[in-house]
Amino acid sequence: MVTVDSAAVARQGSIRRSPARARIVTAAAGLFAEHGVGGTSLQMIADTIGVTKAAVYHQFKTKSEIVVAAVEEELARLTAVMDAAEAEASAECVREALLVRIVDLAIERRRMESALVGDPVMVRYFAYHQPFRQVVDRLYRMLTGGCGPEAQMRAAMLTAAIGGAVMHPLAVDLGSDTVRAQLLDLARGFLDQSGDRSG
Amino acid sequence: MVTVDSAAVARQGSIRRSPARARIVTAAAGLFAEHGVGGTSLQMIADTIGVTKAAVYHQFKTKSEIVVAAVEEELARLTAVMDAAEAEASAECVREALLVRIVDLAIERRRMESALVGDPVMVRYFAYHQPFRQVVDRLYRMLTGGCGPEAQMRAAMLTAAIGGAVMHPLAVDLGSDTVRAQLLDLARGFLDQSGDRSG
DNA sequence: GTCTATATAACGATAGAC
DNA sequence: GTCTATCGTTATATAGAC
Repeated sequence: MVTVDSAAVARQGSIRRSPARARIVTAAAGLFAEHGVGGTSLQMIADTIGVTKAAVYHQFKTKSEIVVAAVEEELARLTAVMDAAEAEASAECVREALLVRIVDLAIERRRMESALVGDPVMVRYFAYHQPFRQVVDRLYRMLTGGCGPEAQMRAAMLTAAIGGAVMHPLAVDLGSDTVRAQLLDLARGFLDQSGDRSG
Repeated sequence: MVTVDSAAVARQGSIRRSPARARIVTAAAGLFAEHGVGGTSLQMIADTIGVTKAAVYHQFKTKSEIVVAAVEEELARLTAVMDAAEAEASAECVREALLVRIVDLAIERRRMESALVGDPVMVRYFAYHQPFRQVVDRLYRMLTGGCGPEAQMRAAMLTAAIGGAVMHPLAVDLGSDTVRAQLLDLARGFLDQSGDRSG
């Protein structure tokens, strides 16, 4: 049974940073993406970076803490992307810059992205984790410029589409350049749709 | 370590069906969606349906075989939906009927859909499993009417968007009726986009 | 089809030396 | 920061009775 307990979050309040911890989190994120959270053992993480389990446990008291750290890193990546995009002049430029950066992020980690974020354990954690929801809220406002269910769903679909498409069976045979170009093109079109349809 | 070995697929060539097997697969699919494939044990499956592990092993020689059976069921569901939609008269009606049914499927199993299909183990399995790719290929042709990378990516994004949005942090607080309505509306708009943008 | 019982291995986690 | 060694638990999987 795999659950991310909230105690693991609290315990990590002040984010300690060290090369050893970073190595662990990086290795863990890759393994989570390949085998899922539940399918990744501390032994696998330890083997990947060439240490023993005990060395890992010296940095993280529980496996849950490693999951939380991986999520935190994902969060930081998204926040950085938004900060960078926000430097643009107009609202439209902000949106365009953000879109490009998000697509690039997804492409860059093509064999990881959807896998890490798509894991049931992660999905459930993300959905009810306040800090993550704040980041997602900011993201959707920057992307859609609006608010309310329609804008929320538009942003939800767009981010799910970008993250999911890069690992999609229909895309595995396509080169990264093709995927990026199509992703950007179709995403722009999706955002440009006037919201005044009535179905 | 959790992998779906191809031997498990071959071994199951002729799909045996029985109430006992169906009960196991149903319980397993729910648990996979909640805890991931790697986070689900045979003990959990056995407990859910109120039998012992040995009873489960009598029906499936390995855990991998249960995963394959769950995938096969997912495949059958998708195929049924496409068969039903294909009964429509015009190509446009086929697409619309298919869209409605796919959205309904996602809504109906809202707490499961993205979770089951999003699991890293599943994603990797789907991406390289031939029978699944054939189903996905048929799906994308029915949805987009076209072919080539642009149509492929459009279908990939759309199916990822629908499956991913229902469990998205931005959607968890929205009622199923709202989600369904927005999903349908935005999906229609996405498919209606003329493909002749140049970015 | 389901059970009890068991084999063998891996799991998360801890103690204490260096 | 990393090690060896170990504890208790759980995992997958099998044998054989009913």
